[in-house]
Amino acid sequence: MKKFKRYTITSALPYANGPLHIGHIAGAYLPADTYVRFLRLRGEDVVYVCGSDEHGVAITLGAKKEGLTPKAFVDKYHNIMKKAFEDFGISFDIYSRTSNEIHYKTAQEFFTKINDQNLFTIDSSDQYYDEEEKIFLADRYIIGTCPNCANPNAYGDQCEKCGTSLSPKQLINPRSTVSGKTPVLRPTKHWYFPLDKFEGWLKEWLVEGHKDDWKTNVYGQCKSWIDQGLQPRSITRDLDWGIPVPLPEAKGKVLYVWFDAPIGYISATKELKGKDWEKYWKDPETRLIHFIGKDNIVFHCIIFPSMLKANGEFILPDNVPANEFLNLEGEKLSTSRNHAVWLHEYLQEFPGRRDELRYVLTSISPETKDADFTWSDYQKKVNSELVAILGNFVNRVMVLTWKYFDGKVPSEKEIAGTTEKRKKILAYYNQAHTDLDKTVKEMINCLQTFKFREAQFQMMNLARIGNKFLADAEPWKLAKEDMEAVAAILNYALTVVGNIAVACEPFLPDAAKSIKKQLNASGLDKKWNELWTKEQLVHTVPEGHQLNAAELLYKNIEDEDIARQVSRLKKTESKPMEATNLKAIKPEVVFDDFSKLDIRIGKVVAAEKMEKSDKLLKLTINAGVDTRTILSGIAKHYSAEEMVGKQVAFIANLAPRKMMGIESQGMILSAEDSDGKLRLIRPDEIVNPGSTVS
RNA sequence: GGCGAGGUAGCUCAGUUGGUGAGAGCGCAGGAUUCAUAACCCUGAGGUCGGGGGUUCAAUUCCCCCUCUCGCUACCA
Repeated sequence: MKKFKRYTITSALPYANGPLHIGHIAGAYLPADTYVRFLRLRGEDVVYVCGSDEHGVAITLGAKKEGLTPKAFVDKYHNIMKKAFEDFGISFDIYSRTSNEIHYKTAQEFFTKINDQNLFTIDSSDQYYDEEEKIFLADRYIIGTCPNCANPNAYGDQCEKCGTSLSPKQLINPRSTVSGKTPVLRPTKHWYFPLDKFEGWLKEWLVEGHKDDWKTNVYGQCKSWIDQGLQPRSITRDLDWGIPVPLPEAKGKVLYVWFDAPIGYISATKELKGKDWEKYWKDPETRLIHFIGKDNIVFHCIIFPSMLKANGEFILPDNVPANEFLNLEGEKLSTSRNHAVWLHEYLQEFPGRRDELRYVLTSISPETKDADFTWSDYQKKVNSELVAILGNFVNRVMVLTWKYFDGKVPSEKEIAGTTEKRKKILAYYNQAHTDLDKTVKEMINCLQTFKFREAQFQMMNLARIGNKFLADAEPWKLAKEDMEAVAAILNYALTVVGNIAVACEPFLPDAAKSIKKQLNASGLDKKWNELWTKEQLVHTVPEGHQLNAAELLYKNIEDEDIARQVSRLKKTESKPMEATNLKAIKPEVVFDDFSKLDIRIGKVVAAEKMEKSDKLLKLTINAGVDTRTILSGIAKHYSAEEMVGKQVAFIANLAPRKMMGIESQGMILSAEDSDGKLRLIRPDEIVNPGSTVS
């Protein structure tokens, strides 16, 4: 493995529009934090940067819903997230934000550097602008009369009646579907990043260069993307919230959020390190690693590296150990349904139990496939592993030492195998020592290769081996006959405890602190970190050293605690959605607008799944006046069989539209739940087919 | 539909460049023990390695087909 001089570690910038839940933590933050703590213990030069991602349309919309300015909105969520990370003990060297001035400057410089090389392409055109909503309108948000067939409801890109491809400017009497007003043409242009030009380079650098050292899930998805061919990506937006494009001719334009966000890693490093920042991003002997969730793979493995390459001054990520997703009680985490364990709520509900959550999330870390968090699993892992194995081992060693030696570290002297019993003890000792060294090596090896689940398991094995050593050596029996042997046993057991204090720090920082306190370790732990560099057990506590009182590392999680969390999940899920999650009411219409729609009831007489489509059902509807074919995107929610015989509401005079080669003559009405679930709108009782709805 | 990743003991997951009886932790059963938070330690039961076909002396591991889960992507009027 290549030896690096220093490390730049990033965790995905969380988007500042909501609080953090355990899925975020398990995906991008806990693994990174564990890794960073490990690197620090090894004495590596490392920066660990992160911050809030605060730009984009979703922020402006979210702000509008909450009646805040975008700035006030991101301030609110930035502070919530920052505090949650701090309280949970994610050890960023800096948690910054993309609304900072330094970030504006950095992102603009980054843009300029690429622009100076004439790498961007510019696509300039007149676009319709909605003066009421003050936004440029995408083609689909404009309707008007088709110049070809006079259909009054043609879309900006296509007339559905005659099938002609259109551009918005060809429409007669264009209207904005957002406000209903007549939009005006305004010239606008956008800058595009030519991702396609980096295809050859990506094949070399990623497809060839990282075939073996990147995780299969990451590599597979990247290769698939590159093989499908890459397109130029627009990197500017007409928006008033974001980083202004630093060109005089780009007034009123901002950088597209995905362009500015990853540069936030760089800005944060600048903010942290001042003039010293460059070596963390420009020296090839620096190892750059991005920790992310799988939704961010393409972005961090293809787009951002291409940007860095285009800029020309920067190093590239050496690895991107993306995690899969975390589920909760067998179902996907859902913010809108409130099916989630929120980090800030966990910290309130389980005060002082940060290690417990870290431990459980690492032990089920979705490293190779989606994983499931359940509260009962949480309880089991805490009680039967943290309490019973680790906590108990430390406790029994402490208690024994106090009982037999008044809390003073007993003699370091090794015993001679003068009796049968002593010979046995020596054998146990040798066995334990061999096992422990092997385990430490294995743990370190796993940490280096991002196998945190396995690494933590090996860390726990240190306590398992310690427990076995005590059970085999039985010092409590020897206390009556051979105190010298008891001393040797406990001295070694304390050494193991000390090493566990060092070894568990990346995983369980609070336990590390507590054990060190019990060992009264301040001032004598200078060489302890040799565990990490020499990859073997080190002697931690000198003879005669006075220990502090024993304290329990962990307490059992009671059934009631778990029951409360489970019922809480159920309760919050059934409660109606908060208004902030609902879509805003559309602009007012007059009755005439409504009466233009011909909504009717029809009976599904036949239904089949459209081939080659995941979402479409082809329905044959008896509409009374006629029988027609309607395609509907409900296949994920209704099977073809269960649709047959059902009465449904549909729009009878909607312009026909071709999909997948078949013309759909109408639109089935259904209600969409916040989580995207569709339910049909149907009459309360059976009515005659063709009945109108008003 | 295309692409990517997964489907291994009750649960959470390892593993196999194809080959002696397929592993761990937890859970469960039995035993031993008392220093310890009814904890620890030992032993054991449990799997036709998603289904079918093929290649091979030999496949859970390679190839093909099917199926289920997750993600990206097209179709949602």
